[in-house]
Amino acid sequence: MATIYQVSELAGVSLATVSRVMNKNTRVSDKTKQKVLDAMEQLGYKPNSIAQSLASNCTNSVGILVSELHGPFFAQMMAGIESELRAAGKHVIITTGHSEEDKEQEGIEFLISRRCDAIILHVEAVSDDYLIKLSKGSTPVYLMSRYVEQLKDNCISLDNQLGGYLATKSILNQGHTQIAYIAGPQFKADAFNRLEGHKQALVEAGIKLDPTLFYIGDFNETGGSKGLKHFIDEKLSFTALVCANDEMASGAMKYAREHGYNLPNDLSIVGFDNVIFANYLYPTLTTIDNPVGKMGEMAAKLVLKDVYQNKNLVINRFFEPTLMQRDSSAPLIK
Amino acid sequence: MATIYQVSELAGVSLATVSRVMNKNTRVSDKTKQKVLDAMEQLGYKPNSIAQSLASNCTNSVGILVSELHGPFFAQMMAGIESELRAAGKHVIITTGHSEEDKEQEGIEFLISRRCDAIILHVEAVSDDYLIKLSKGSTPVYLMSRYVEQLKDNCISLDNQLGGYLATKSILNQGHTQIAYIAGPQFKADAFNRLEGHKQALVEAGIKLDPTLFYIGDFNETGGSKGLKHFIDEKLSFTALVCANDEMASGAMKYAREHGYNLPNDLSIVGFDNVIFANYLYPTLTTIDNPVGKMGEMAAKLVLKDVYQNKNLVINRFFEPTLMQRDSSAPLIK
DNA sequence: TTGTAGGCGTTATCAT
DNA sequence: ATGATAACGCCTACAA
Repeated sequence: MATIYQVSELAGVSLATVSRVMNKNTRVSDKTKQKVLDAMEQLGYKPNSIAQSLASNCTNSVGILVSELHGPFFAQMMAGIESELRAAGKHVIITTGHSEEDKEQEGIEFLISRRCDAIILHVEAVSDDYLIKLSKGSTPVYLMSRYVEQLKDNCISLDNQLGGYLATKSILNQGHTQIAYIAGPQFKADAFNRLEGHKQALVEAGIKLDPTLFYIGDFNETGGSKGLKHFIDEKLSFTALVCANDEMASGAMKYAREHGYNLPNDLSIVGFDNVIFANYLYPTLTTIDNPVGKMGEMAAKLVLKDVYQNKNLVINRFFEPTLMQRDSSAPLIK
Repeated sequence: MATIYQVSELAGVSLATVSRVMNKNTRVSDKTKQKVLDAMEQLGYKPNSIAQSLASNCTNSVGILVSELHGPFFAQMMAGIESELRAAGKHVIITTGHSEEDKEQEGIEFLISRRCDAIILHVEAVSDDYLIKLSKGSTPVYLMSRYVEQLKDNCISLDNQLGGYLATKSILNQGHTQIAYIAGPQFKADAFNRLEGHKQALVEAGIKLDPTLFYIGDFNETGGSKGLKHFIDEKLSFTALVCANDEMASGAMKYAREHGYNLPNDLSIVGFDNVIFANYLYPTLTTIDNPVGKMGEMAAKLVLKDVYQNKNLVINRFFEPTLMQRDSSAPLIK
């Protein structure tokens, strides 16, 4: 691998001059510039980004921590972040936290030790205090789908309460009044706020939240099937089921069908997130669109603006979910 | 950020000694070792991995190029690679190629310029010759789901032909003889070999490949729906449909259902890959399990063994797919 | 076992 | 506009 020094020799200029033509900021005479360019070409010179990083104290890399690499939700998010960053010549270092506190912390330290210029986190287990302390360090921290008041300028978040509200509201609008709800783990802010929205819609409609028609799932498919099983086993009466995410909705749909339910006539089901497979389900799943891809792009833009001085980028830190009415929910048949 | 120099000062030893306690290979007396450890602790010292990389000419990072970040197929693969590598203290730099030749090449150069210790590629558009030339460079290259004879030691691949064979064979075993096939883009080796397997099964059963019951799709959902539409519009007679991947199978299932087909009685459908949502479809999709996650882990192990001298790892470069018989295919009803 | 010193390939600050 | 030269933080012969 050719070095900058060899280029300078072949071009008959100093090493500093070569560096200058690479970092286009300072002026170099056209003649010498051409000599340098030719020399680079001839040697097939590629700058060593590691050395550049060490000297400039800038790695051009941003760390990303997600809960899981598989899973449609994170995939969309990463795709958004990567494409935006890549276009700006930055690269991403991706690691996982598995929604466990120690693994999340370990992942974060890992990214920091790698000297990322910034880190974008989708963390669930770690505490607000930890994040606040973390953000006082020298590596800028950005949060996806998590809102921490003291860090609000660095948060890209979704109005989960609005989403929860829209989901239940859509069911209420279809005439349902006996509505079961399968929530996500309540330590996750997303899950908590979605439930808040559910409650809000019920209150607004003058309906009491029936504590028996409430189940806390695990955000996985099994959570949905177990939840529905629970409601059925208890012989409860309900015509609609709202789930705090699509995976659980899918599990519930499957369980319902296996137990002779005709969907959506016997039971209306609504999910949340609009992950890719929501549209593959049968019937296609009515859900709340969570624009994670767009949010990922925005997080990347925010980093580009804050950390890489890309001034004229317009930032929107707050996204609103929308209802995707499909076939898994339908007006109540009396 | 504390440097190794500050640690050495506080510990009252030389800088080299500090370096030694970090790189546990050379012996240091317990007493001085403890002094150093204490000093590190006190200063909250974290080695600068960039400087380490420059000095040691090892970045502890491996580059990964996939076609897409979203998409269940790649997600599984990356999850496998990342978990294995992460456990060994290496990290992954991920980028995308979008199945386009220039983007794939650009991605590869990008990873190399980052001085990755190795790169793991899932490329589709780039030529074998390019890969062969690439592998002569200083960065070790590993290929996922692509077999290039000259690079065979660095390939982790699936027996796609066997998979294609198993898919069609399963349908034949169920008594079907009029079998439509929706292939993937034939420039992709996976797609080509799956088709070969299909042909092989037909030949073995003494059935001629009916060229009218053949359609080339795009590996996306629309490819499946378009393919089935084509067969139906042409008023062709067939009782089973084999698709070269699950996305297309899903599209075909959807189209079939929308057009009054009762699945699987009116039409048996088989996919390929066993991506996550295959089990979410209705009816659940009979498909060929493609162990991408395991293959990702294996690719990581191969890198660990070759590049990072992790001697005692057992490598298996060749994976065999298996049939996942589910509900979308059933014995032919006469 | 420990210390000294040169080198890794750049960037950046001085001069000139 | 260009050229020396000192960082950047660490590794690693080579010496002691």
